Amino acid sequence: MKTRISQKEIARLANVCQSTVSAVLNPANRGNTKVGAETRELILRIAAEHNYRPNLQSRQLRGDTTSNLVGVLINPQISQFFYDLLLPLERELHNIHKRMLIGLIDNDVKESEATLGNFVDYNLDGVIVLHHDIVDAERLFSEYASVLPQIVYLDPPRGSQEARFVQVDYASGVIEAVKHCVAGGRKRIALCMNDVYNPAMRRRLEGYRIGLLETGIPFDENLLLVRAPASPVEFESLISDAVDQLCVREHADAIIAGNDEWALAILKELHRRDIAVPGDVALIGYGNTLNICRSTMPELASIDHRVGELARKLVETLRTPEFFPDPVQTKLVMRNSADLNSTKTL
Amino acid sequence: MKTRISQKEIARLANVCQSTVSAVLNPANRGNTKVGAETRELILRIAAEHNYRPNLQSRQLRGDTTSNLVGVLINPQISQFFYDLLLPLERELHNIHKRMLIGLIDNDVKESEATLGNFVDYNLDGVIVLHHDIVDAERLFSEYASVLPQIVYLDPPRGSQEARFVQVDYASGVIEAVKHCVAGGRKRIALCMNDVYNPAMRRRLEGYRIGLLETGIPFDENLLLVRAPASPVEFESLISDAVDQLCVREHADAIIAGNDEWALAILKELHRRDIAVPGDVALIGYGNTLNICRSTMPELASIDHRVGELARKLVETLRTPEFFPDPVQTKLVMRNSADLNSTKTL
DNA sequence: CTGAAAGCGCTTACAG
DNA sequence: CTGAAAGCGCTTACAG
Repeated sequence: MKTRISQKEIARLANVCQSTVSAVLNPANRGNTKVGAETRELILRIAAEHNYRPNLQSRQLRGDTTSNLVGVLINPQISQFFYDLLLPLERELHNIHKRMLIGLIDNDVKESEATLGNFVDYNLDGVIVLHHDIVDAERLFSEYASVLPQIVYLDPPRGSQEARFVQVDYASGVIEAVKHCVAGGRKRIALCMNDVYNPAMRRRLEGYRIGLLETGIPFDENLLLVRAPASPVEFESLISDAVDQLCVREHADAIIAGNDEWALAILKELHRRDIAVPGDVALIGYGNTLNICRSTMPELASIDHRVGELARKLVETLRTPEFFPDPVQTKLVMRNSADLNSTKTL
Repeated sequence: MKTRISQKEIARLANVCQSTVSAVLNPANRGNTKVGAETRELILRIAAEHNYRPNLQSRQLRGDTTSNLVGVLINPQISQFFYDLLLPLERELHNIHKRMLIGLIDNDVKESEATLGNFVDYNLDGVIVLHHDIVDAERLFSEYASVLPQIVYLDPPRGSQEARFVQVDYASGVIEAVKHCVAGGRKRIALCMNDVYNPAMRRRLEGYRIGLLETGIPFDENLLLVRAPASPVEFESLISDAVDQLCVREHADAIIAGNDEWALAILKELHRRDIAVPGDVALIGYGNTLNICRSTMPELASIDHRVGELARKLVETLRTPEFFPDPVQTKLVMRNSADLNSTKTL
């Protein structure tokens, strides 16, 4: 890298003083100061020749400009959902001429603290927190709140009343899914997922119950399977057990899975046992991971997080102090695995 | 955001002069300057209380520190390959305590120029160019080379002799794939892809020819299908035509696809026609997009780009001026779609 | 119409 | 042991 030219250097070349150069290069700021036409032309020519750009660090130091940087905090073991959100977020920020700076936070408090400190250094315009379910989150964020700029969370953080956030309605898509199955004549609709400890999962369960309630189907606890596998091997047997319980013993005719990976594993297990999808069992995933959903045979219906709208609302909330967005509704995306019109006859 | 405390303010509170504060807070820089124990303790206490952090913009302005920012240029219509590369890249940069700043460049020259100018402003430590097949690339990069820091390209850029880059060996995985098929008894091995205009695609074709040559199988132009679909509809009929030509007329017993999306479409078409995979035709994709390859039945063998090693070499090349890395070898990842041991008997 | 000066926050000579 | 001063690059009063 060669060195960049400064106003001082331009001034030397043009035989004027540095503040004159500044006045010429920032006509807007100094409408009152008139500079002679020849001087102005000369300065502009030299600046253009040397590809002059004002030094951003200097302008930030003066407080004349912000960094135009927005920090985005994610977990290094990022799930597909967050991953799918990053590109829409980058686009939204690009639209308002801001750049995204990714920071990693996790249960390593020292590392997370370093990331937050670093964010302070960069003089960010704002921070978007995608992932805040970490050790000591409350303390960390309240401690750094005073030196960080505006923070917007994805989903409400624990223990902060006045935090600003965009909420995802994890239930709405499940309600839709249940109704879709019932409308297609299914009556034994199962829900199968990882855990109910985090709010996103608990809301899926609530959506399931609401869907059943609104369609007049009684809740049957035997059709609800919640289990957290500790290892890949355990996952395999869990899925096999799940199909045993739900399909063989309980005669489920539809399964909603907590995520697309589970739905995929279930689909494979059903295939292994010659249980037809959607003929015998309709199957609906969660997350609408396109590469998964479009790769299976039949293609996998799934509940979409609407990352585009989510990204838009996150950025809008960051920009507009008085903007309090409605939750982003998750939505069922139909595909063959839940197509109940072309079902085999009873 | 509350305001951050400065050395000046600490000095006021401690009733000392600002340069004393600087000396205490940077003991390494000023081993010669001794400061009284009480004064030092007082200053340190005040700094800690107020969460003091040195102002990065100021230190950059002085030239005492770099930005610790590395710019990464991508295309907004990013392909899966680049997308898969971003997270490993973020991790590699995180390891050396640098952050990634994403910039978008494309055929809109004005926009691309704005991005490059912006990169200059941020006083980056380096730039990694993942995507440089754009209008006016040569002019743009040569123009900004003088004001940008060290640049490392993914694959050699056109028209620059001394550019530093990490090259992906797109051929090696295809050679491996051909040999694998031949070792499994296949003799009619087809290659099916988008175009041969860009080097990455051309190298696939070269790998195909080398693989055939080394296994003593004659090249048959009827088994090579190169066609660029203009629309999704055209893509559908293209895939159908491809299966007609390769499998029905030319009796291909193995197909290598230019990317996983094509492999997936071919797999579905084969399934529709009751052509068994891998029994009748072995199928190998390109890209090893896990969500695709693991979602199909049978699972899809594919050629992996080795993004982990690629990210490592890109960052190492950026850090080490005398480091000229070997190309990153693409590698076949075996899965059932190309499992030739359990083939149905002839 | 143009220049001299102050100040953003910091580090590094140098003076006392 | 501590302070005063210069300077990184810039903008904004203000003086001539």
